[in-house]
Amino acid sequence: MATNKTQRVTMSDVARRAGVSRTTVSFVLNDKPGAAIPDETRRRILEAIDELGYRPNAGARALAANRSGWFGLITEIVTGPFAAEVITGAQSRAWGDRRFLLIAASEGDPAQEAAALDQMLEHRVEGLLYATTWHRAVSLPKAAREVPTVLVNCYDAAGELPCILPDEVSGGYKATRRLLDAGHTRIGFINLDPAIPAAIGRREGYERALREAGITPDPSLVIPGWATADGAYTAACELLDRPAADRPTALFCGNDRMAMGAYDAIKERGLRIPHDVAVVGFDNQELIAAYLRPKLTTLALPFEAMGTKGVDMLAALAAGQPLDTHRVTIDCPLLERSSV
Amino acid sequence: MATNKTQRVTMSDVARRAGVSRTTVSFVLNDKPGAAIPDETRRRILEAIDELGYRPNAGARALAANRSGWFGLITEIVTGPFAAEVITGAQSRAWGDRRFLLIAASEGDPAQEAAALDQMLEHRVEGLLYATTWHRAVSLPKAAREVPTVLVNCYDAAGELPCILPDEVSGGYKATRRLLDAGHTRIGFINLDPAIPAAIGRREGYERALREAGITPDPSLVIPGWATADGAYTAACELLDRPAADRPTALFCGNDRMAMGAYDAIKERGLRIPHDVAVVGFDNQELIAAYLRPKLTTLALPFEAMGTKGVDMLAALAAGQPLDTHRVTIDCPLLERSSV
DNA sequence: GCGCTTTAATAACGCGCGTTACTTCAGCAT
DNA sequence: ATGCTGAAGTAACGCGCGTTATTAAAGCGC
Repeated sequence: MATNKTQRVTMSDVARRAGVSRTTVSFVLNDKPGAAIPDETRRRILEAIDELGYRPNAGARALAANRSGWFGLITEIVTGPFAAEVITGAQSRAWGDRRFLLIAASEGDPAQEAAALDQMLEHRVEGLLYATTWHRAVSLPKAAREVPTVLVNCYDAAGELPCILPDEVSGGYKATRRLLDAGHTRIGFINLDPAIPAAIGRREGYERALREAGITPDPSLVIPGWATADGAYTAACELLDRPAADRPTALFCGNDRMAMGAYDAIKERGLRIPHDVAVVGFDNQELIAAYLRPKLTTLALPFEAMGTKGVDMLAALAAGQPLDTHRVTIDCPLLERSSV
Repeated sequence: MATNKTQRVTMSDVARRAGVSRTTVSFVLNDKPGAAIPDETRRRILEAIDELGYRPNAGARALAANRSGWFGLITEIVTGPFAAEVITGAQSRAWGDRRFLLIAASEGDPAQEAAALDQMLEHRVEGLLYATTWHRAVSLPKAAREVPTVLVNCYDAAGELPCILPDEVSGGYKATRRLLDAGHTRIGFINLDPAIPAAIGRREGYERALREAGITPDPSLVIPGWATADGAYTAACELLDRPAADRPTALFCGNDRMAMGAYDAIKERGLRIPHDVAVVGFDNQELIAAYLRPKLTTLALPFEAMGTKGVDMLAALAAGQPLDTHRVTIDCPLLERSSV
């Protein structure tokens, strides 16, 4: 209830109580190698710490040791499942290392982004994680050069900064492969905006899987759905209204919301999933994929893993170690449900 | 690219460059009232700051000023829409005040929670926000008493800590009222676990709205759906299979997922929403409510507002001001879509 | 007894900054 | 010239801690 506005207990208090010098306390607190502390002394000190309820002051420690322990994490938005997963991954990895995350949302506003970056630099972050909600190229404010930076789910055009990206090609490959394995040979691909990396990579994987199966990719089976349920619905209608011999028996959709649109088109025509038409989505938006009927088989974007890996790389960079790989890709796991 | 491992520029560097003392620099940086700084001097200093790219060291400043600028935020999980909204609200309010949020997730594990709290206290947070994903009673580790604490979406049994809660009663009232206004008089209520505050409060609002409309609440119309889509489906079946004269023409569901289950039961029976049966949900889970057919009218839990208000209260407490209200309730807005 | 090493511990400095108390000097009335 | 006032600026201390250099005592071989 009552706020303790009286001065907090410091290391000197502990030292006095234990009958030693402050230096000695610091030594036991930091397990200083080379410092010979008899067990009895150590015990007295730990006891004093306990009795006084002493807590080291992280800020003072950072100042003296010239090591803040902070990493910065800038995302576009905090809300939304993707950013949250990145945060979760990065957090757990960081806290385990006694490092902390200063999180900021740019809200897509360059001014806010710059302000956030300023604050982070003032807090002397030892590294910066910059994450986007969709895989694309970005360019960072100059100030970001002042500190080791790792890009998550994005990359810089110049290719100077290390980055962590989902493996879109393998994602497209795995989706297609799964459908091939189920016996489908005419597989429609309702893709995202064809100009973005996700669309390009997945199409590459899609075509590779087909060729490996001895099938020549038919470009007319690939239609951009422009990332909306309605767009995908239209695209699916187009594909399903072809003459039977020409009609795909499976649809690979650029994301789960698009799969929703495809579901509607399929059901409208009295076709059944997966018996008549199989569907694979992308993104694994739990609330969609797990509640569609039938449940949607889809690929997950590995946001949490990317967050974890980001902190890994940052930790290495902050420690002055070189990076083994400058550009890391992380696999998109296939989540089997009931739509194939 | 290259990490700048050379020592960063400090205030002394700025002072030297500007030909003044460090104290003077500090004065202009902090707009010290009572310090007479001629414009010319101020200009020189600002110029030096700019040329050198000086950034104040937030940690050192905190140490000297004995004011960390940190608030702690402990949630159960970071993933999931609710926590993210609280974070968003708290963040925006905090950053605007040049305060920062040290965010941690307990993952429901008391050990992690205690560890997080320890770290926060070591970082000398000036206040603590403790948020849960669902409205309930909690008990905090003793250590939380060392710093002003505000509970978000929860309360302590002893009623000692200030808390911010959604106004469940008004939520239940508004939902029911909306249905009454649409002409319904027999309104089924598929409630959550009847022992939790949300269920109790909403039922109170539900009954009050009915009474105000001159309708005596019929207990047989209130059924717990146990917070699952399946449970709600069963409950809805039970209500809809009554003799016509006895059957509700509207269903108020404890959450959006439960509304999904109710939708299924309604559609199975060839009834139409909202013509034959109207539905109101709760929680406004975007991915469900906005994509159900028809779109679901529901009440939103005001997580973002609660986060904002939490920081407000913390700021007041940290400044030593008394709180006007110990227990704040925040309204749940009704989001009109197409299911009523 | 004497040097030497090891053990146990500490004084003192600095991290970057906020702040208080103090100094210096110009201007001005007496 | 003296005294006073306000303007402009600074020296010096302390925040809580890590760390280095140094000291004091104890153990040991001879």
